[in-house]
Amino acid sequence: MSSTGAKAVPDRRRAILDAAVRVFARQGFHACRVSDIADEAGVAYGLLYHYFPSKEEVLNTLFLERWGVMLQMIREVDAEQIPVREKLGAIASFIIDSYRHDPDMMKVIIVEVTRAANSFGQTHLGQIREAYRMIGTIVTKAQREGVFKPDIDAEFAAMTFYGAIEQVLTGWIFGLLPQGDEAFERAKQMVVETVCGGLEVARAPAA
Amino acid sequence: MSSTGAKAVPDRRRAILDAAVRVFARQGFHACRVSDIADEAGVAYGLLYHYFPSKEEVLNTLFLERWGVMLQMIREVDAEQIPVREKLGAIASFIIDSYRHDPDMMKVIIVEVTRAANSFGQTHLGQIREAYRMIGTIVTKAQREGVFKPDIDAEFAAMTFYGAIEQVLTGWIFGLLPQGDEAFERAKQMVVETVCGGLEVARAPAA
Amino acid sequence: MSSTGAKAVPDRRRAILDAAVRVFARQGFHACRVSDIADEAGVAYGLLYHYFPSKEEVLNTLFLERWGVMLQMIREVDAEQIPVREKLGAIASFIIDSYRHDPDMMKVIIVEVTRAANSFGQTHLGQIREAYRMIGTIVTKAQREGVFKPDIDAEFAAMTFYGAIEQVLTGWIFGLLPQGDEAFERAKQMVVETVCGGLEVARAPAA
Amino acid sequence: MSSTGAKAVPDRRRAILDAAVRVFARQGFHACRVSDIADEAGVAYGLLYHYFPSKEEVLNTLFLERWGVMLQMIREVDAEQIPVREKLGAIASFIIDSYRHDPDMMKVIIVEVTRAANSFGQTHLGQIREAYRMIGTIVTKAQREGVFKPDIDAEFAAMTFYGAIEQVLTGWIFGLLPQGDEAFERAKQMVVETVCGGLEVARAPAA
DNA sequence: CATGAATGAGACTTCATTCAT
DNA sequence: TATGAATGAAGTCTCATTCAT
Repeated sequence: MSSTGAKAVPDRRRAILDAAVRVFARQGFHACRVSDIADEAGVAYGLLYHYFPSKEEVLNTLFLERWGVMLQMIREVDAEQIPVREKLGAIASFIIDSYRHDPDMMKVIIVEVTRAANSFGQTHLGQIREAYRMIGTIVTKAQREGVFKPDIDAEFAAMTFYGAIEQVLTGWIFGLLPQGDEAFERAKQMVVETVCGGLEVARAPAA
Repeated sequence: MSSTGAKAVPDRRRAILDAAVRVFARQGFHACRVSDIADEAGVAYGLLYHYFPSKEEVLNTLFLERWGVMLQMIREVDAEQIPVREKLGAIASFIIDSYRHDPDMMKVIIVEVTRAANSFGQTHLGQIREAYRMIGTIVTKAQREGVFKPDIDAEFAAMTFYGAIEQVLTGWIFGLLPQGDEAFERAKQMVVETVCGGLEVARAPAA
Repeated sequence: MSSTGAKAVPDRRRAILDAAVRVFARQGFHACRVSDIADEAGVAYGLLYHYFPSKEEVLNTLFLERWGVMLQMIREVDAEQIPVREKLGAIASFIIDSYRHDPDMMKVIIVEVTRAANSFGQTHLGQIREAYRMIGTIVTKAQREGVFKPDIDAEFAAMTFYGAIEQVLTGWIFGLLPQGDEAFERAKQMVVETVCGGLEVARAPAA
Repeated sequence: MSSTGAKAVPDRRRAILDAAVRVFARQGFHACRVSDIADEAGVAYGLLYHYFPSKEEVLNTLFLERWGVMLQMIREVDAEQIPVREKLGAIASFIIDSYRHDPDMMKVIIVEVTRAANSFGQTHLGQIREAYRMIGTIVTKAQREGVFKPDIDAEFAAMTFYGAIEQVLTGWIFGLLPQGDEAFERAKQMVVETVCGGLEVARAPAA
């Protein structure tokens, strides 16, 4: 019966999006052909144009879909009444878990969008900026509470924090850093510890 | 007279490389045409093929030229007998000054190479890895000396440090962070302070 | 009730034909899509293929439907016992009234068929030629009767007459000539007066 | 020596234009491929894009080149101090001789431009209108001089005259009217005689 | 009847690269 | 050296038509 809730008809649009993630991750947006995506999805390439106006829009759709979830997550984290370490930890965890769950998707988002200053990065600059802005807000609050040093610009700290995470993901993407469940968990802790506590051993505060 | 030592003949090869930097920075490697580079250099596009076997090789040349200087710089810094903060500070200064001196070149290197996991990033993975490795060595030494915490993986710390810098440059490239001489100097200090000292206010070490 | 004689069910085939006229007129046969016609008709585009084997056949149907009426009209006019001026006047009136009543249809017939020498004009050459032939017959009769000059080829005169009318319609289609009830009536008179009486003021016949 | 005046290098741009005329005439603009034109010209299809930005621009170039000559001719004819019959005769002669000399070119201009209300006809409406306008001016002058009847709108008469000629050309293009040197000469006379003197035998003017 | 998802032939256009001059 | 005409592989996108539902 169709009332079971399971879709009787295959969702080709979803299949195309999922295939696009794999193909973009493997070959890159520019190096792949529309027919590569279609082949990966097991459909005729014309069908892609039934659901999307262009190859670009496939990537835009993927990005917005995923980035929206992250923005929502940051928004919720920011609203919680928890220490700043936990907030930044939650963000790092979300991003790293996103990579663990779907490394191809994160690779595509980072490589093809957030770091592509001349193409999709420009297209989605507003969305990207929003993430930085919200992290900056978290830092600012921590500075007001006296938990974070006031002499480091909040927006700068936000870029540093987010940049550190993205670079770790880049390390995994390039195969330069070890991966695995343990590595992912350690990474969550280390990135927060580094940015919050610093690499240096704790010293007595200036008297 | 040409005997003054100055080159009387224009260095077309150099002109092409310099033009390529500007064009790659403005349009991106994929979006620009060989003729765009030639136009910018004021030469016929066929001439590019006298000096380089392909468009790709122009970018490869630019990257290797510049990246080699940075590797040499890190190598020298690492060899010096100075505190780790100064070493990392010297690296951060070099990169940021490189951006100050030639933002187009740094944009090209970052956007088209070090973050392009599916194209030139793969081509130059060895060179890129070498930079991370050397920074990791600096961290490892600091850990052996008891200056840096031993419980954060050195290679991880290296990625974090370099990632923070690159993200700040990305912020400038995207126009998300303020630029200017003062901003550049502050950035040098802040990135080192953040990664070494942490964002948190200093606390007394665990007794 | 459906027993009233009026069709209770909508005539989809007719709706598609009527929509096609509007769409062909607006966008041209080549520039429009089958789905444009379907949208205009308010049906799914697949339905078009229930009633017509192809997009081309929709235009063929429209043309033959309308052109057949015109041929029949010319045939009847020719059979009447009236002066040649009245015959040509009746033909001009019919064509101009056709335009007045349904300018889109006439635009499609003229632009897409009677003047499309490389596509539908070839397909329907026989039908088109038949119209010229019948007009030519009318001219020939008038020449035999001594009303029309014998030294102008009848088939040539037929082309001239029909061409003049079609050009006037083209003027309306292009927006180059004023339209309106008065303009249409004047056009009927002027085209007949021009072709029959000439543009020159009447002179005494050569003695 | 290259000083003989003969071009040593083949003019590929011209070859492409000439080939395009033949291909457009044979297959129609829409039905032909860019590669058909290139094949006809004996060049690689990429070369077409070296000289023209698009297939459309090839047709635009052909039209403007030829139509400009015609406008210039009409302009000169209009300026002469000769009877209106001679003026219209000169115009008819020019157009018919153009067809005799290069029937493909005239076919393209008529079929693809001056009668293509939904495509190139719109693009070049201004140019087309200019021709009608100048002919209309000639008619107006003849009316002022008392040679042409004042009760037929000049712009209307212009459309009729030009339409008659174009229809005769269309007859040749469709193969509906006989061609040949004699036919062309007769056509020149007949079209002027028809439009100026009318098809009817001359009668005494109304007393 | 009616729908619109699915197909894929086909066309335009781009542009890196070659090479005759 | 220097030029830019010439080449053609390659890729995106369109859209008429089919057909399962």
